[in-house]
Amino acid sequence: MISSIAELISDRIGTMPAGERRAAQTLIANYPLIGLKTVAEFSTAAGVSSPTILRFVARLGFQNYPEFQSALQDELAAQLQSPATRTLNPASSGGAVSPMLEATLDNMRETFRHLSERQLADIAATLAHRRGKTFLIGGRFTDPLARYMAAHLAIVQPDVHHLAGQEGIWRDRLIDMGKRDVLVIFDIRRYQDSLVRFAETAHQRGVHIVLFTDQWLSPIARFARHVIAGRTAVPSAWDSSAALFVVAETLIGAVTRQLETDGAKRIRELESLR
Amino acid sequence: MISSIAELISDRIGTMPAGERRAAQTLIANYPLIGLKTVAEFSTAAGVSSPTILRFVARLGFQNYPEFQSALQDELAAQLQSPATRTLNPASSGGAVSPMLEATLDNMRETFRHLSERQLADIAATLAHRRGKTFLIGGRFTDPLARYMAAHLAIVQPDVHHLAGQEGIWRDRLIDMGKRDVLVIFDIRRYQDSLVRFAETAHQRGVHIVLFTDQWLSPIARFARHVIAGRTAVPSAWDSSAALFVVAETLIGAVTRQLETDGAKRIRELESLR
DNA sequence: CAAAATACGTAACATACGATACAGCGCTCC
DNA sequence: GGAGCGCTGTATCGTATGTTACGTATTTTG
Repeated sequence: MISSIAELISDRIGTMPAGERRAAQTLIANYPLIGLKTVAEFSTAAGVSSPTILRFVARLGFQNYPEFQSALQDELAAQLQSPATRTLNPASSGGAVSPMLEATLDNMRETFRHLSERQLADIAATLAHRRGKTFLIGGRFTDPLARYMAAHLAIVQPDVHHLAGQEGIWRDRLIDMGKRDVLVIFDIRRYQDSLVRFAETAHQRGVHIVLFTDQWLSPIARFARHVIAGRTAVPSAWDSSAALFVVAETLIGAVTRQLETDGAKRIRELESLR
Repeated sequence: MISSIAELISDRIGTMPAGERRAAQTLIANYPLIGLKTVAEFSTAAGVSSPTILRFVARLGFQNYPEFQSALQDELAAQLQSPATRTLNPASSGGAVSPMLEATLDNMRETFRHLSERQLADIAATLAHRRGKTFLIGGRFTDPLARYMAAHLAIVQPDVHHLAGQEGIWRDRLIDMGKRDVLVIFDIRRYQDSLVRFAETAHQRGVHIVLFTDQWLSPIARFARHVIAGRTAVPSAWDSSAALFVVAETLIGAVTRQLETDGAKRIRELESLR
């Protein structure tokens, strides 16, 4: 049963030629407003010609463009009148996707439920402290999160370093770390010995450790000043780092806000350098 | 301060003559969809003539009818993009954290709403196809997502490569890519020219491109066989990649499931190697 | 009550929009 | 390698749409 036009499109998008598929993709991406504009606007937005748009709507089964627009409008009208239908897409329930999504959303809510405003503010303040350097490192699967965070933090403040490469390389960087510095570690199961040893040494040197881990807590929690425990369970063969990712983004935003005055200047400078 | 057109109308409805007032009332009653239809339809719905409708929109301060319609569409677009503002939850507001979380959760729901089960299955099948090689690459901030995905995919199947380092390095890898290969690209605003050029060349070589981008669609969408448009808007100085991250995790899970038999053997082998 | 001003609709107009014919191009399949 | 097919863009056409001018109706004001 096909109820919405969006479903109709995603149902047939596979059988469409390249140009019409572009049309379909842009419509889905800006659903449904692009479809309410003129053919010319739609076509330029999709990067194709007007006839391709018309062929696209014809393939969907509409006699002409106005009829297609009317259908979109009717759908919109129904949505606007009953907001409940928006939140739940009946077609997508039942499949293998929504359990994954639902679990992820639950993980995030749970993660943030155990995370107070104050904790986050403290960590953000720690990260925004410009006295010392900031180092970030992660495990096998979480190192990309460290990179992601480092890429953003490095823009709003100086002395942000992501520790990459072989173990020997970042172990040597310990010599640069001291009491005023912050080390952000991502470590979820299965916890990596190398990271634990690294954290221990850093801790002995007085480094301020911020740990992102799962709800079972990496052994590094012993040495950490701040611990963020994210939920990771999802119906998949893998654990999910999504909740930690969102916490990281939240902190990035908070740090940026705290460094607003200096950060803005820095961002402008960087822009001009590009 | 007048923000929405509806407010503008209710502000001036008192000073309007009878005919225009009827126009105003019917617009409010079916807000805003009647305003997106033609002048003729609007006029018959309101029981007045077309010129009255035009005088009505002129009184609201618009130069012409299309301009009025554009304003309505922009307003609608803003509403549809951030459902949070519509179903504003007063209990959860207050701190700086929950708006961020709420927006992120909304982004994910919206992203998946525009993503059909079938599309994801198609993409998963593409990624699980073991005939060719899989390459992953990302932009300035999204490259960690590419790494994350690569780290997982590389475990369940061979020939998975993350393209890192300087532009020249991965440009040279193009020589290894052909029709049976898949290139996964992450590119959100501001889109990187180097990636676009890279994608174009890969496309010319017949490489199957899977694009992760934002709702405004990277220009790479032109060359992509599959496009995933994630919502990125959050109350922060940065765009959020969290929705794309979750889609990536979902795909990782789906691919792993598809390769279950072979993948499981592979995973055991890898375990024994550690 | 009269006269003026405002409001409204009918009808003609011009523009811009959607539709279509056609040619070029790439792709696939002999 | 060649023939056929399908896809896509350019250019043209007809028309539906928004716009405007003008005459009539209605209200307002002295």
